[in-house]
Amino acid sequence: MNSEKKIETAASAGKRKKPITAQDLMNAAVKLLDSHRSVSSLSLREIARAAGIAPNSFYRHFRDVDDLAVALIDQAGRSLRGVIREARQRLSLERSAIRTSVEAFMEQLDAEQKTLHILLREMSIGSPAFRQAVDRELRYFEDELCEELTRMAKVTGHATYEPALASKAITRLVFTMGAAAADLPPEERGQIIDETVVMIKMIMEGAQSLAKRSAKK
Amino acid sequence: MNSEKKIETAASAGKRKKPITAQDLMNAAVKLLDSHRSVSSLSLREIARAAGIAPNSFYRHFRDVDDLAVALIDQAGRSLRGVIREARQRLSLERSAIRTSVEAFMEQLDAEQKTLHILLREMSIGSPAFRQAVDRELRYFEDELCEELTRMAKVTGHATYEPALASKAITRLVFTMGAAAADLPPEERGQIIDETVVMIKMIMEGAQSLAKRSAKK
DNA sequence: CATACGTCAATACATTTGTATATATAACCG
DNA sequence: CGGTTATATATACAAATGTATTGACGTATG
Repeated sequence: MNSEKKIETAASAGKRKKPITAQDLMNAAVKLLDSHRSVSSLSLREIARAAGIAPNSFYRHFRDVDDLAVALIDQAGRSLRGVIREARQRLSLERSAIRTSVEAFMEQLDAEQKTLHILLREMSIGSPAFRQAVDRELRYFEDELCEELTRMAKVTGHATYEPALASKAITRLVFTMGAAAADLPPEERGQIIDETVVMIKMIMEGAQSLAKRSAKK
Repeated sequence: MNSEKKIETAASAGKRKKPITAQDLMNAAVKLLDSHRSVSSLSLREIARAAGIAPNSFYRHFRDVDDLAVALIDQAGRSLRGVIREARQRLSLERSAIRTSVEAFMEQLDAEQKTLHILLREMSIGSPAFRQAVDRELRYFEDELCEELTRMAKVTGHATYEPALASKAITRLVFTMGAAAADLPPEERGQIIDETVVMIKMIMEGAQSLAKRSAKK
């Protein structure tokens, strides 16, 4: 009548000295994610197993798997904002602003691999808290971009039609393309970058053109 | 020692006359999807329960839950192509082509509700077969749009810079915005439509402007 | 030193899951 | 009629899951 005999002895053997941190658990969870699994499809036990702790110890760090997921999103968001800031600095130094920014984004996608993938892939799925967290990060991105656009307008004299909307369009596009690039062999990512750059140029060119037109009228 | 006593007696009682169709199962699955559940998170038993059949009967119709999911995507795609065709007809009659098309898209989103949501939400998740199916539908959309763009170019004289890329940008944007609209109260969708329309105009304006510029050079 | 606390493992249990096996019933065809 | 085939069911079981309970062990605090 009893189940669960004596299996499930943790990653045992190795005498655990250091207490496991929440970050350890998050890393373990990330390692379990391949291109066709969502965070919320991971089971508590699975994550605990990967982290080498007993299932119940999970509760010491997170209330839920969803709770952990939100923490992951926050982390991804922080890394993302780092990308933006870096891209921004390059922006003021070099001329080909768009390309270098997109490249920075995709590079980070490569480096921080999974963490950022999560944000990209799970934008649309998961618990409300989850989605909310992603949305927050997206808006950060948009706002910074918008600010940058209006700043550039003053410098170059090219006004932008509806900077907030243009920013939103660009942001969504970059993220969508990023998500597409995320599960593509690295050698094909160059093309995605090229495409994205052209798309952004279209939007900016269009926004500036519309600005002139509506100013003339 | 036995488990599973006598529960799980189907939706029993009602004497089943008609055999259950694959479509019935698909509908049952769709009914189970709310805004924060992915198709692949549904269990076989759950779907069977909702359809009122025994768990094993599921196998008569689909090999997998994923198999069913692909069927759902196909269905959503077919409905989507209907939207495009309809939008296309309006396109030749009215002037505000973009707006009416976007409205048609969002309308269909409202009508066929869940089915289309699935396609929108699960673009990025699920088994490879799943994703492939979505990609196929997306490409249909892109191709038709691209065709339409070049056709319009000849009529209006406004050439488009890289019609394929512009189509891709517009498609991704419409889908992304559609996904955002999908889990929003209906009264806020009008704004999403407005935003999407402006975004598309930016892209088209930009693509045309770039076309002129590269022609001049 | 004692005692409380934070961190973890072990055991247990009720549920749920996917699927194997066997069976019943209707329809169809010779 | 008898036999085959498609459809659906019931029963069963091993595996996995979330969580409750209990206690071990170290560290810090009184």
